[in-house]
Amino acid sequence: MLVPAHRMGNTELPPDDGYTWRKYGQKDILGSRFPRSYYRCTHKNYYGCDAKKKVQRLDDDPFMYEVTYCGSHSCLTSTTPLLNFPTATATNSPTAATGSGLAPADHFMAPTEQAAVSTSMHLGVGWMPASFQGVAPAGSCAGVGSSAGMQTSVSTPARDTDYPALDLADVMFNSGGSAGVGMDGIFSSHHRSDS
DNA sequence: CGCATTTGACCGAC
DNA sequence: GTCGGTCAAATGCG
Repeated sequence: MLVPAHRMGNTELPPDDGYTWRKYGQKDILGSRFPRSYYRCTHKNYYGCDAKKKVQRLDDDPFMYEVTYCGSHSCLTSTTPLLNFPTATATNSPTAATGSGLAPADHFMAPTEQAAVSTSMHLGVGWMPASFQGVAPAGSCAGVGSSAGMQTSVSTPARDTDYPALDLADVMFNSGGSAGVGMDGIFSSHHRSDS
C-alpha cells in the first residue's frame, strides 16, 4: 500500500500506523533511488508478533511511501487507532501475496481492531486503502505467509493536527506540484469506494 | 542503563 | 553473480 508522507515538518518520516517498529535493516534497492527500510515489531511479543513492514520511498514521489505490511501483529501501542481493511486480501490480488491460498486474515483479529476502527472513524479519519490496494507490490514477504497473509492496515496520524483524509488530497497537491507525476497511475481510479 | 537506530556482513533465492 | 532480506555488533540518544 502507499501512504503519503507528512508534508508538514518532516516529509522524511514514514507515518505511524499505531505500532512501534524497530528498524532492523536498510537496503538499497535496484530500480529505486531511495533505500528500503525494514521494520519489525518493537515488542514483537517475545517473538510472537511476526508483524513486519518494509518502507520504501517512491522515486517518483518522495512525498509518498510504499509500505508493505507482512504478518500479523500482537503489539498494539494504542497510541493511534487502527484501521484494518482485510478486503485487500480478498478484493484485489489475493494470489499475489498469499499465493498458496492462505485464509484471508479477516476475522483473524477482528474484535480489537473493530473497536479501533470505530475510534478511527469516530475521530473522523481513515484513508481508503482501496485506492492503495492496486499499487501494493505484494509477493514481497519472505517466509511469513504461513501464519497470516498480507494485511493492509491503515492508521491515522491524528496526532499533530486534525487532518483526516484531506491530508491525502493535500499531499496529492504537493506531490503533484512537485513531482507532477507518479501518483497518476496510483490514483488512476481516484474514487472513494465509499463515496 | 536500556533501547532504538545504524551500518556491514552473511545467507538464500533467482 | 546479483538482489533481496535478515541478523548481529556498535553507537547514539533518551
